[in-house]
Amino acid sequence: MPTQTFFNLPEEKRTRIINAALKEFATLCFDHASVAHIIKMAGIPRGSFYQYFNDLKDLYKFIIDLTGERKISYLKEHVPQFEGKGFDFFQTLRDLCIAGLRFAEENPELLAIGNNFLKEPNKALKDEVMGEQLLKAQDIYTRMVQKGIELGQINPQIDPLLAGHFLGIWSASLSEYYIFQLQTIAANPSIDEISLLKDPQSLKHLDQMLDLLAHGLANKSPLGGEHDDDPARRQSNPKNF
Amino acid sequence: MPTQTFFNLPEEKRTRIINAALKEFATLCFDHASVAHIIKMAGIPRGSFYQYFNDLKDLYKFIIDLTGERKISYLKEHVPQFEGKGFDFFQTLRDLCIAGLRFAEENPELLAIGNNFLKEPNKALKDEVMGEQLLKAQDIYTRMVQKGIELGQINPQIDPLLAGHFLGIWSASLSEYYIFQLQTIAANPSIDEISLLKDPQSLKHLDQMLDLLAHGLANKSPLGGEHDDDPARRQSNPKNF
Amino acid sequence: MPTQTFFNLPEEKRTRIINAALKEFATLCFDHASVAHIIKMAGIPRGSFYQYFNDLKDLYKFIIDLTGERKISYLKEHVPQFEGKGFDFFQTLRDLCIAGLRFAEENPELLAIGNNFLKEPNKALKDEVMGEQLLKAQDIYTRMVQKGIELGQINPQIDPLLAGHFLGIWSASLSEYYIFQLQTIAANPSIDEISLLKDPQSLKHLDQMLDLLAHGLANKSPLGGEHDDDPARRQSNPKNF
Amino acid sequence: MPTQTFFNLPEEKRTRIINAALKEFATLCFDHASVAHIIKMAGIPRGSFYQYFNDLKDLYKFIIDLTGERKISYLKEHVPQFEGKGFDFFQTLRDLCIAGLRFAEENPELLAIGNNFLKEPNKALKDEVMGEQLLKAQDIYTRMVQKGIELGQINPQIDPLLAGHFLGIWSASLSEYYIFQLQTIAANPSIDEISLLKDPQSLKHLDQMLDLLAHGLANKSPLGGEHDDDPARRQSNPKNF
DNA sequence: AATGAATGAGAATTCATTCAT
DNA sequence: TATGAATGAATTCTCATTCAT
Repeated sequence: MPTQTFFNLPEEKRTRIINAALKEFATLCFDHASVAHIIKMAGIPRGSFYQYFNDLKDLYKFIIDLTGERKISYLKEHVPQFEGKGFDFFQTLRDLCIAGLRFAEENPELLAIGNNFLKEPNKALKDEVMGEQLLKAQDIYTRMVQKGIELGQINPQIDPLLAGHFLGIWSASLSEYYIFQLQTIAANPSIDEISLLKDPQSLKHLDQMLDLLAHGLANKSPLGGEHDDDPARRQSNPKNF
Repeated sequence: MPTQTFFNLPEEKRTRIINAALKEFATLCFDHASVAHIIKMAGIPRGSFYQYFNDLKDLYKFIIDLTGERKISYLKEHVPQFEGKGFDFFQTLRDLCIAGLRFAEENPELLAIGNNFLKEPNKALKDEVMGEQLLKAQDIYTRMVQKGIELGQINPQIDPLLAGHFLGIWSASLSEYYIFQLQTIAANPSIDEISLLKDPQSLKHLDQMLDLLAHGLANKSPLGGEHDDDPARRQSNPKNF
Repeated sequence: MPTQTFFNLPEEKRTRIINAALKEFATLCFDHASVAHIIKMAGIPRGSFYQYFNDLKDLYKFIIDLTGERKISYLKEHVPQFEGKGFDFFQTLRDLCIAGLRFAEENPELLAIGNNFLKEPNKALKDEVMGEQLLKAQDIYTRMVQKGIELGQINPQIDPLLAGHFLGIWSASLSEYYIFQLQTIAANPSIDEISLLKDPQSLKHLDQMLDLLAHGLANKSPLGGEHDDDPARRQSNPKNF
Repeated sequence: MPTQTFFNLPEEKRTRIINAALKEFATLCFDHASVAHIIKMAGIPRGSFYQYFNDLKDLYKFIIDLTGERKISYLKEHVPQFEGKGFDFFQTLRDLCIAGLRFAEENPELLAIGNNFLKEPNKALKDEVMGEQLLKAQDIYTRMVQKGIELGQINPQIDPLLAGHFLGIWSASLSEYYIFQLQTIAANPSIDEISLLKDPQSLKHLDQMLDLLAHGLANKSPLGGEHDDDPARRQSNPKNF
């Protein structure tokens, strides 16, 4: 945690430091972030940095927490049925995705930071930072699936844990797609400030992904003849091993 | 590319260097790999390194290519219908996963390298290295989906590009899950040399993931009343926008 | 010297600062002691420190003086014949040693501080601090020797100054031995609170050292044939020069 | 240990580095020595230092070993009876002292380094460095005392370990006394290059110290009435406890 | 071609002391 | 007088790359 000194700072200065850190961690992963950059951007002396934070990791943890909190509170605000009644699994998921997308558009740096964090190769660091975050995305998905099953919206044969895992992958894939789009837009000066949310293509992509999630890849049309994917039967084919 | 000098080296020495590099990049991501480590492991003088490679990136690209080639040729060898006739999408995908898993078990270093590469945060580097790989996993998946649609095995409504993208991440995540299992096993001395392939639990997990992929999450039972997830209708709820 | 501000401080606060300083200098030598530690332990703000003391050296000198004074007054209290009549050199020395030992046991921090000071490598600092101590141990020894000679207890041939020097070394050796014992005890949790004073081994060691001091190393038994150590004669051996 | 690279260096450069280090460690204790100083004195780049030594401690250990070796070999050369026959305890001790003194005069830096090392407050460091030195001064003294007892030159009642410990401190103190003299001379430009060894006053001081060591302080003359210092009897006086 | 020493910019971190409130 | 934030010089150590032999 930052020191009390940091929290005693005048708002303007504290904001300057936080913004510098956000920029740094959005651009570079933890191991490439540098104190030198940050103090330069924030316009504070070297010594001050260490009066505010034990080290770079201290600041990093603070920033990751901040990022998580901001996203959670954004989602809670924009997806009210998230924890309430009248829950509809796919509608909620769609709302979550759209809110997430909007959040990403409004806070591209936070998105980038979250993404860098997910890719963080240093497991120890990741765990240390994660350990202090109470709620992980996957857990939320698992709980959503359970609720969906209870309400008869999700196939009750499905293991909620497994489905939570699957959903985690699914949404990571989604956000990677949007990051890519955003970067393409950002890199292209001719497109200026076009919101992905106003782009029907984006929503179409989202709905296709939702459809994929709901009904799978397999063709149900009787004409094609649905594939038999009973796992037990598959194992009977030994020629591949 | 490595210099001609490198390829002129006696096989034994070249292998020593390659193995050292494999070990280094399996352990550390590109930015943490160090020339110092590699030359020490390979037992070659510092100057020689720069006579074989322009710099570390040069070697990295070479190693990534090598890794990709080895995996591709492994898959081609072990999943014959991959490019042949009698194609069955889900069977092929399952075979690919299992072959990938076996490859990972047999070449844990190559797996780790591939995984580190996927997580590489330096986009410029990633693109540069990627650019030189002719065939990306995602492209293969896209083509598989196209074939599946042609043969009536995959829902023709689905955009092959979108599905290919999703499958790429889905399978990477799957292999990450197995790496984690492998590491857990490796860390536990009481379990010795048990192959994941012989563990029915592992295959069950794989088959469940394939099932989700094929049929989705939604409950089809008429009792529960299938959720109406027509995308067009969803958009009718304006309160979130 | 500390500022008047310091002496005006409420007793409780002044004590807190002194105790923090005692702890710091008992643990670390002057060059490793840090203002940061001390203000943290004492719970005073950084700025206050510099309002009480010019710098760390100022505090250090104060603490060293304090240490010396406390020891002197302890000895005066517990070794009454120290300055009085009925003086017996060896008995007094023994009493001094035992009182010193007891003082050390009762004030391990002061002992450690004194010891750190003796080892202080910065000569300039040492002299500066020493210069302000009125009475050095060696002077006391010299005066004791003079008295011993007057009373026929010490060999009158001996130069009191030289003997004082010798006694200084002798007692340093003794105290080093006891510090070592104390540290051994402190490091060994199974021995708890056993006083060195109650350990007959310790007293035996002291008495052997006193014997060494009184009679020297040389063997007086006629059988061994006492060594001729007349200095004048030694110089006649030129081969070493 | 320094790296092979260091030993491969041209003699001239290696000597420059060693001399710079000798100067540094003679002037400052380990914790105040600085790589910056040393590389400046030696005229080598920062990076080179770390190609020769792991860190400052590595160099320090090397220098301490060097110092010890040089002194030991000097003493072996100049005090032949040190390990040979015809051993005479006090004569040998005197020769050792004089040789040590001469060594100190010829190598004031080595003397200062040894002295700084003896005062080193960091016990862990001291042990680590010491651990690699085979023969400690104190052990030598203990063995000398044992020999002296065997040959009837030393009072057999004396515990050799105790006496060895005492002799270690005694001789260190002696050399410290002479360092002080040397420094006084060095600081006084009017006295130029007068060897302490040619100063009869110095030898007189040494011989007096040896005399005290051999015969103790006590007055043996029957007139004075020798003090009764039987330890058992001393304890009968309870008033001090 | 092989070798391995030379280089110096750049990273993090510490700390005594000053100064504005 | 009390306070605690500001400061920046000084420290160690790393490492990719070059260059002379």
